Amino acid sequence: MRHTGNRHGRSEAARQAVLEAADDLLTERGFAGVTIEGIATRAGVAKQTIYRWWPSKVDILLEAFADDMEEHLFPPDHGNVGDDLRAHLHRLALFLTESDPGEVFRALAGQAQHDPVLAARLRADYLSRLREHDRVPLQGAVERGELPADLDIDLAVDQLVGPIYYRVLVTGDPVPREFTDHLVARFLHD
Amino acid sequence: MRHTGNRHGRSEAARQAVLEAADDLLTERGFAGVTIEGIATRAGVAKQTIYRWWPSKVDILLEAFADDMEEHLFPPDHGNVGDDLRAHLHRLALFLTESDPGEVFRALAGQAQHDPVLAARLRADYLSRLREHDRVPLQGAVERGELPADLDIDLAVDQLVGPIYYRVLVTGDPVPREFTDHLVARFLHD
Amino acid sequence: MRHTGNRHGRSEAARQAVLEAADDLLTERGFAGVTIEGIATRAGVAKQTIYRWWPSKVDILLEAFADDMEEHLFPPDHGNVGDDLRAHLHRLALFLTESDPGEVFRALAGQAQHDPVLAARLRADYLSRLREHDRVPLQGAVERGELPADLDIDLAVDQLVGPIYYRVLVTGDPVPREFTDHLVARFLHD
Amino acid sequence: MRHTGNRHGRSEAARQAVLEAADDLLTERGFAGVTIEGIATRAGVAKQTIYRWWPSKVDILLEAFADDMEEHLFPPDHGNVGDDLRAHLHRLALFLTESDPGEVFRALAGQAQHDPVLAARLRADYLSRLREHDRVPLQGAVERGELPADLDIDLAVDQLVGPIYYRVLVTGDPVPREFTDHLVARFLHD
DNA sequence: CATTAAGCGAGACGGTACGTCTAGTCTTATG
DNA sequence: CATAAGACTAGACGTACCGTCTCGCTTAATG
Repeated sequence: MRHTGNRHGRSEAARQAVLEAADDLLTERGFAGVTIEGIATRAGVAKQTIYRWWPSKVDILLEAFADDMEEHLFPPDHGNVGDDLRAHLHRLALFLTESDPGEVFRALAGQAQHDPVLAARLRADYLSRLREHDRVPLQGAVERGELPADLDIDLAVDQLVGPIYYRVLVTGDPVPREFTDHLVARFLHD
Repeated sequence: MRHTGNRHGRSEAARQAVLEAADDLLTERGFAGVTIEGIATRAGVAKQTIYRWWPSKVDILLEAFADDMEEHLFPPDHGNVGDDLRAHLHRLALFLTESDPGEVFRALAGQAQHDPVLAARLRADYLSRLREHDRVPLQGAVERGELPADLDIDLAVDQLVGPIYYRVLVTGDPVPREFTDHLVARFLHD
Repeated sequence: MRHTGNRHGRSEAARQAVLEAADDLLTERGFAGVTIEGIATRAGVAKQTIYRWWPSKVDILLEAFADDMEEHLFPPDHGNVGDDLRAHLHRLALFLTESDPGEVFRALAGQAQHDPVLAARLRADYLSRLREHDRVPLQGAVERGELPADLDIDLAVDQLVGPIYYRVLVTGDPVPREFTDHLVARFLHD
Repeated sequence: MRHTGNRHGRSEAARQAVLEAADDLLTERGFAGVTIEGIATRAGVAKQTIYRWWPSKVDILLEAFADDMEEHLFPPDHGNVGDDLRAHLHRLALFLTESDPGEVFRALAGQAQHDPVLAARLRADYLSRLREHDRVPLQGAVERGELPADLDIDLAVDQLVGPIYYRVLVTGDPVPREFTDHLVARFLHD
């Protein structure tokens, strides 16, 4: 199909303004305070521009999350399995509890309980990438012979990160380094 | 203050109708489909009656959850620690994934990510009771000498139930008996 | 409409397409259904092209009306005053009630009630020409001595055509030949 | 159907505020400036309240017109036919050109050119009553023997009021007493 | 046994946000 | 340099719920 129309196309400035406004509103007023109307006003953008590019407010948050998440996708370390896991779990905990995208993630994870379509997208597009990173230290350890070759890595990931997400999303308890270190210690046979 | 008015007081019929309507709407249309207006219409109740007794729709769901949860607060078994834990985790998984109150719980847990006040109430009034039950098998095992006396039971609970909640709330993976059995095996072996 | 680029000034094809589209939309969907967006789409023309040449949708309709009106500006007859007036009023009635430009005129006259600027333009550019034609049979009759030399022709025109416009724009009654003939009879008898 | 709800029902204060706001906006900003949003804001009323009671903005104007029109429905005089007709046409001219409801009428008559349903309502509910009043002086004159018994009164009304509406709605010329007096004079055989 | 005040169903109210539509402006590549 | 394409800000549309309020009915303990 020929495209003879306006080639400068979508305004990157508007896109950025919308994502930032959504982020700010989430921080300042919580998920219910994130409204299309509010985003439009704060971003100095017309509602129609938002509806042109995003089907709903969660799509805006997803995109904001995607943009930010990249920076927090810490590369794997290259020490021994214990150091790798301890570092990884600690950074995961910090990501979930302290970072900006962590806040967005918690909001999206909450909304996903009400919205199966969002849940599916969140898993397919984002959680799968987080989980790949969770697997890296274990994969490396298996390859280096530090862990048995028949280790069920997915199961091990559930065991290691499950308690962290549980504290973050359910009990609301803090996730200090002692906690993540302890998880690693237990995992590696005390 | 003298009370000379209608002493038969609150209508239990209206209360039940509201709770059931909220439950039904949650199942049929999801959390966003649970509206005060919708509950009132379906329950054949005036909005004012709802606002008289419940501050918000989550309070209605909390009350519905409280009523139902009781029946699922399975008493602890009295076998050995392995059987107890396996039975307990399996029933917890069933509760979260299959039961009616489990559905309500997931919705409330989701909403709690957006609403710190709800989060606090949920933890104080409901999660704490669930956790008490989670502690029972471990407590018994310690008392029977099956587990060391210096076991940090709270930490152990996080390790055991964390991965279950993680699958339920985050990955959406099923939680089969093999999974919970494996968690117990790892916990007891280490 | 296939037209890309042009060094030869304004595109007559685009002009025609716009005028026809406006006319069609007016007939099919009424005045409210005539939108710049709709005209652009139907004419296969860019909105900008419309805005470049016409300040508003009523200007488009005015231009369409002007093009069509010419054909209906019936030349005066040359019989006696009675025949002239009967023929003229009948053709005026047909023009207003049956013709395409008559439909556009009614829409513009309606809009003029909301828009004083349009009202002024309509009167200055179009109604004045219609009225000139209304005067012709009377002028001729005066010159031929059929009507008194001191006749106030403008007043006479108001009397003769006023009831016709009244039926067309206000009561919605039909304007049959009997009606216009009667008007002439009353006018000439008095 | 039993009505067991709130019997105080509709708020007369809100109704009045809406009608006045609509009237004011029409005067200040013209027909296009009359928006539901604007009426709601100026009247201090919720949009939903407007939509509950009126299907559209023209219905609001119709109701405002109906309320006001009553006061201008001048009772017939009881002099001779000449005095009656002169007084009647003069007051009709004043009503159409100077009064508040006259302004609303002109706007509605304009809109009726775009909206056949409104046109039908306007004729059935309002114009018919105006026309009844137009007939009164003629009817009286016929009964008193001042005019022939076989007079076609409807035709006579068209002749008498048509030129007035024509000036008001089409040419925009003023309608002074001389004009209406002249119409009567011509009608009564000079 | 009549009084009387609380609970109730009904529903109007002032609001906020929704998602859609059109207006009118601006920018770009094409021919 | 006029054009087709189309993104942009602006703002009204009509709808859905929110949470508050007022009304008249029903009910049962009090006086």
